[in-house]
Amino acid sequence: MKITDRKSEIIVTAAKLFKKRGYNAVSMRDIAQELGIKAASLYNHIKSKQEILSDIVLNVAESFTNHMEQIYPQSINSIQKLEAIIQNHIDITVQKTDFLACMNNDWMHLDEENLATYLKLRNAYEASFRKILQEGIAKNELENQNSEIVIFSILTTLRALYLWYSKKSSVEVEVLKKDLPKTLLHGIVKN
Amino acid sequence: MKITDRKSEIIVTAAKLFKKRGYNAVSMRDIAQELGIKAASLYNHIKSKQEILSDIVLNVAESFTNHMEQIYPQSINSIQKLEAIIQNHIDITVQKTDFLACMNNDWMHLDEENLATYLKLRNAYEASFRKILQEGIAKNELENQNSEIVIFSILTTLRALYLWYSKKSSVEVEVLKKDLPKTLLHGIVKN
DNA sequence: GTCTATAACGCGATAGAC
DNA sequence: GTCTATCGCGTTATAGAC
Repeated sequence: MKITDRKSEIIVTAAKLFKKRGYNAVSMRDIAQELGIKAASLYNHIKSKQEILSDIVLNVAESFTNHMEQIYPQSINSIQKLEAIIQNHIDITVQKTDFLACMNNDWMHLDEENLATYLKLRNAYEASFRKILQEGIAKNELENQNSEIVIFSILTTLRALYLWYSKKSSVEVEVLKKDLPKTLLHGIVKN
Repeated sequence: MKITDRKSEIIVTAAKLFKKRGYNAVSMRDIAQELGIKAASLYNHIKSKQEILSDIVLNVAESFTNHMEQIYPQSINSIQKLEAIIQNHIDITVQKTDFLACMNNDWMHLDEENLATYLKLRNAYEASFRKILQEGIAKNELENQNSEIVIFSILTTLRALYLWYSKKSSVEVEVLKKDLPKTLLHGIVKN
C-alpha cells in the first residue's frame, strides 16, 4: 500500500486497527490518535467511518475481480488456472494484508449500497471459480467431486491466508507458494 | 442446544444474534427484545455481556478439546484419526452452529482472563493435530508436506464449515460427511 | 423476575475559531 | 488542516418499586 495523501494514510491506519480489533471496536478517536491528530480533523479528509470501510473492502474485492477477469479467458488448462488463482491470493495476502483481513471480517458492516456492490463482486468471483472447476471435470483434469464443497474448501483457506501470513516471516512465503497448491490440489494422503 | 433454564435461553438467543451481526454490533437491548423482556431484566440471570460471550466461546472450545482427548490416544492410524476429527467438526457445526460462529468471529473480544483460557485450549488442540500429522508422515501414511500449511489449510476449512452449513439443508450434511474428507485428504486433481 | 428510571460514559459527527 | 467545544444519541449496568 503506497501512501500518496492524507486520506490514504487514514485508510491504511484504520485498516490496521480494524484488522486487530474489528470495525465496531475501533472508534474514530482511536484512528485519530494513531495518526497523532484529533478525531474531528479526520472529517476534513473522509466523509464518515462508513466511507473508510467501503474504501477498504471494495479496493480488495476489485483486486480479486480484476485478476479473475484476466485469468479466466486464457487458453490454459483448469489446473493452471487454479494455480494462478492460488498465487494471486498469496500475492494479495502479502501486499494488502490489513485490507484483506478487514474485507473478510467486516464486510457485513457495510451500508446497504456498498454491501450490494461487494456481494455482486464476490458472487461473480465464485461463479468464475465454479466454471473453472466444472471445465476441469468435463475435460477429465479434475476428480468429479461435489463442486460446492471444493469451492468452499479452497476459497475458505485462501481467504484466511492472512491469518497464517501474519505469524510467519516473508521468507516462508516462498514455501507457501510452493506447497499450498500441492496441499489444496493433490491432498495429503499417500497413493 | 437444549434450553434448561432462563440463563441458557439468554445465551442461546445471544449466540444467534452474535452470529448474524457480531458481538459488538448486538446490544443488551437487542437480546432482551428477542426474548420479549427489557434489558435490565437480563441482569437477574447473567452478570455481564462479557459473561455471555465467554460462556458461548468456552462451551464450544471445550467440546473440541474433549473430542480430541478422546480420539488422540486411540490405536487407529493417522488417516482414521483425521477422518474422526473431520466428522466431529461437522457434528459440532450442525449441533452448535451459532456458538461455533460466535467462537470463530468474536473470541478476540473476550476479556483478558477468558481470552487466555481460550487460547490455551486452541493451542493444545492444534498441537495434538500437528502430532497426528507428524505421526502419519513418520509411518508413511501421509505425504511429507509442510505440517504448518496442512494444519492451517484443513483447520481453516473445518472451522468455517458453519458458513457453508447455514446455506444448505440438513439432507446435504450427508453429502458433506461423505465428500469433505475426500476433498481435504486426497485433493481434487486426477492421478 | 420484570419493570421504570437513571447513572456514567463513549460514540459519530458538526460548528466555528485559528 | 487541525483545533476546542459540543450536540444528540446509544451503550452497559445499577437502584429500587412492584
